Amino acid sequence: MAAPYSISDLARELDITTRAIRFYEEQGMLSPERRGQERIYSGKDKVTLKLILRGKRIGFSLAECKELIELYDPVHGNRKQLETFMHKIAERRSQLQQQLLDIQQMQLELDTAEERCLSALAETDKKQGITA
Amino acid sequence: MAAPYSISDLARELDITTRAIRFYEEQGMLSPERRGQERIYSGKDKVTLKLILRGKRIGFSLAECKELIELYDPVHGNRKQLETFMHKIAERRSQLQQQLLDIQQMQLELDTAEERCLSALAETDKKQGITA
DNA sequence: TTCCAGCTTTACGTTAACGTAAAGGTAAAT
DNA sequence: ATTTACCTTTACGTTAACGTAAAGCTGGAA
Repeated sequence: MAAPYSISDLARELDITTRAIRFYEEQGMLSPERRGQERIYSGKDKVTLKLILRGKRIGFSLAECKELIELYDPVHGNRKQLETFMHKIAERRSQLQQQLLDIQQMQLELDTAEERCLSALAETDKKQGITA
Repeated sequence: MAAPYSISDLARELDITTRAIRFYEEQGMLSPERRGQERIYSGKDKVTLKLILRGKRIGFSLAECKELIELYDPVHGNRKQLETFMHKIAERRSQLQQQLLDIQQMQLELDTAEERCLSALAETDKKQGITA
């Protein structure tokens, strides 16, 4: 279940490009084994990639994703880092809350805009005849 | 209440730079009056700016914000555009939902990571003596 | 008059996160 | 032997949304 993967295996499975995967390695977030020149990825590497992708979905930069990954490494898990990151997560949460409010507000306005628009179109159809 | 504003009035009030405001104008999202060379902004311009900022908060690009603004202009309000944009909003909503799930998951994991970390630190303190 | 604050235009610089060639090595299949 | 399918490195290109200087007009205060 932790079978080795080629770079394109992972690219396919996680729906990203091989370029992206190599880029994450350049950024020091991955260091896969090598067989000659080829990169060989382990199950752990795959987990790391998933962490990166989830971090991105949440809106973290790659640099922040890197910090996040280091939190999973016991060697780097010190109090300051944990506190710092918990703080970042809290920020994201409140930002998400604001986004939800914004979207709800926008939907209200779009609903009324839709009404105005549709009734105006209906008026137009009436005057010009539906066949036009 | 729709008193005219200078560019730095608006910049101060909305907490953005004058450069940003001019940039939005370059992108065709604003066209303030002029008194000689100076830009004079109306209350409507201010509303437009607020729409831009809200769109950005939600995660729309400036191009999308522009479409959004045009929806408020009756001239451009046709069915296709409305449908298209309602679709984009729906996409954002589901993306937000995913982000919420991601954040919740991440918090669970961070909670356990925090526990591991804190107990490890406690162990270290015990062995080395608190004064070290 | 000189100075200053605030406005203007023009235009090159910046950052993140890859995209996209270019040029070539390797191994299995035909 | 040559094609095909992956893999590699190196390195310049791209996009969005402004930042940041440079150089200059303009109206009122000292």
